[in-house]
Amino acid sequence: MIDIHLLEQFHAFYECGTLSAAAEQLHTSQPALTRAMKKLEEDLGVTLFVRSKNQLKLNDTGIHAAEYARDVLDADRDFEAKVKAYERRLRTISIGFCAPVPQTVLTPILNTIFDGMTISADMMDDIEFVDRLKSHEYNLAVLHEDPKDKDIYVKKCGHEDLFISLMPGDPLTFYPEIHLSDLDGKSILLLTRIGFWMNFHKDKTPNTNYLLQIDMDSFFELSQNSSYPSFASSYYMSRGQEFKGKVTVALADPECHTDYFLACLTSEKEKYKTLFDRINETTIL
Amino acid sequence: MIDIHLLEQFHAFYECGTLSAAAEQLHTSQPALTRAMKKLEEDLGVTLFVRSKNQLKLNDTGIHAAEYARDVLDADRDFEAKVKAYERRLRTISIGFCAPVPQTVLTPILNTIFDGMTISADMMDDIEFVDRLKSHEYNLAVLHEDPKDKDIYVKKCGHEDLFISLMPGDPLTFYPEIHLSDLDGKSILLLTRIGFWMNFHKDKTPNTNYLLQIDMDSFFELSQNSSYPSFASSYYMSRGQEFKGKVTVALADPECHTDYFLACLTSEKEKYKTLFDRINETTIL
DNA sequence: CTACTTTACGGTATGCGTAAGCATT
DNA sequence: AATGCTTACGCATACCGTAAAGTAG
Repeated sequence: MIDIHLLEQFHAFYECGTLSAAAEQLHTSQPALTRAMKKLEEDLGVTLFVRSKNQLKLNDTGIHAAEYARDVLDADRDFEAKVKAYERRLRTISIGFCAPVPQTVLTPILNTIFDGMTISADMMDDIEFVDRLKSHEYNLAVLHEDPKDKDIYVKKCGHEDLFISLMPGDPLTFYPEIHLSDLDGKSILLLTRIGFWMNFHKDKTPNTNYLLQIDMDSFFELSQNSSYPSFASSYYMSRGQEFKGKVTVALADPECHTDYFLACLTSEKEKYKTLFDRINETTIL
Repeated sequence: MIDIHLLEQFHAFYECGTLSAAAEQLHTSQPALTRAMKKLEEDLGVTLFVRSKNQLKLNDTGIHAAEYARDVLDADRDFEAKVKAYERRLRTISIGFCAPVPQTVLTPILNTIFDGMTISADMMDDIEFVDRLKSHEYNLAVLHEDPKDKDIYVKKCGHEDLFISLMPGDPLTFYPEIHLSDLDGKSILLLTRIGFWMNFHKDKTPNTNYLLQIDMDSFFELSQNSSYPSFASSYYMSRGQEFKGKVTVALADPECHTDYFLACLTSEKEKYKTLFDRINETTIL
């Protein structure tokens, strides 16, 4: 079995052309490489070099050998990467969120339950979540609908209602509740990274100009101090984060009243038992 | 870079199940393996085993790692095999013969000219020889026809005539020469491994029962002491190896009078100059 | 009691760097 | 003179085998 360290040095020589250059690249000395190359030839029982007094060159076999050697080096690097990736995956819980509020609420809970593990969270519309659970891309997911799939275990974990904040005196504030379609055509403040919410906003209000805010602070700042309508959530409202000087009106569309469901593969239900035991219908509220 | 020797030991443990069994397989000691496995984990920065007081088991990552390790070991073995094969090929001259007499004559010449190299000789009908020269499967070939191919360099190196030995009194012995077709339907002694000769015997005498002899001695013995007709060659006849008590008749068919041509790739003509200089039209006669 | 792993210990040998030699450009 | 390969020498350390301890079945 040929020592991979020799192959590494051999390939470095192939790329550098001289032992001294290779020695510098490998942070070692020329004499060390001289000996290593001799040992490689010895181990293989094959001559790889043509030696003149002060020049070392690969012979025909040596050139081919150097190219073959790359495959072995690649295989070895691959091995290391794959083992580490596998191990990392065992130490990582990957979870998909369909909306920001579930992430806000569940992240601290996940961190306490799965102490020492990496929590990797994505946020996006949840249409693909069932597939991603089945392909093991996600270990957990928070959906806004029960997928009713026998391979997916689901537990309701909360609820969220959507409101709209408007300037006092806006005609819409005189209704006890309004529809998204009533907002069509206006300019409205909206956060990016809001998962599934994004999609039906676009469906119901195709002519609306959304003023997307990446940063939550900017969003609150603008919501408070501009005349643009902005969305508000029961979650933040119940925690006193209403926009002063604005009037908040309920949205009547059913999509604006959503339940949240925590899901995992039925086969992995036991693995996440502690988590499911911890949550209930009012965890996200 | 992970030491391949560690992977070898690791994979042995995976296959054997215990360190002691692996140690025996690898002709080493248990303590050496204990330390090696620790070092592998250390080098990778990954835990591969679950250790109880007197049992060592692979964990989930370890099982996968052992399977990945096989790829690296295979790659390393491949490397060694490929380098050796390449080197061997450089030290081997592969030559195809279309008939046994050229092989008999040329083999000692090849051995003196290419001293230290391995001579690998095949014998078969020469229809594929040009292709095999072009694909580098053969370095040299002896053909019974000039292929007239610009990529193939050819030099005539001899001639051979075919005769038939018959019992005295056989009606065919009254002709000065006969045709192969005259022999059809008889039982005739024939050597195996006669290259291209085999094919036209079968073409011209489809109803003949050939009594194939693998061994040259058996062939001479039977030719001498049985009443079966047998083939004879100008080469052996000119060296006094006629069959006593038999009458030898010339064969008139043009295929029974063949020239031999030594061939190589035109591009490698210089490489075999010494050989081509040595041979001439009467080398094989 | 047997089979297995692990730690401890002492010796070997493998491999490194420095220094020096020598050839080529 | 500068560059590059090789050999010689002394040293560090990495690895091995033996011995011994400890544990589970």
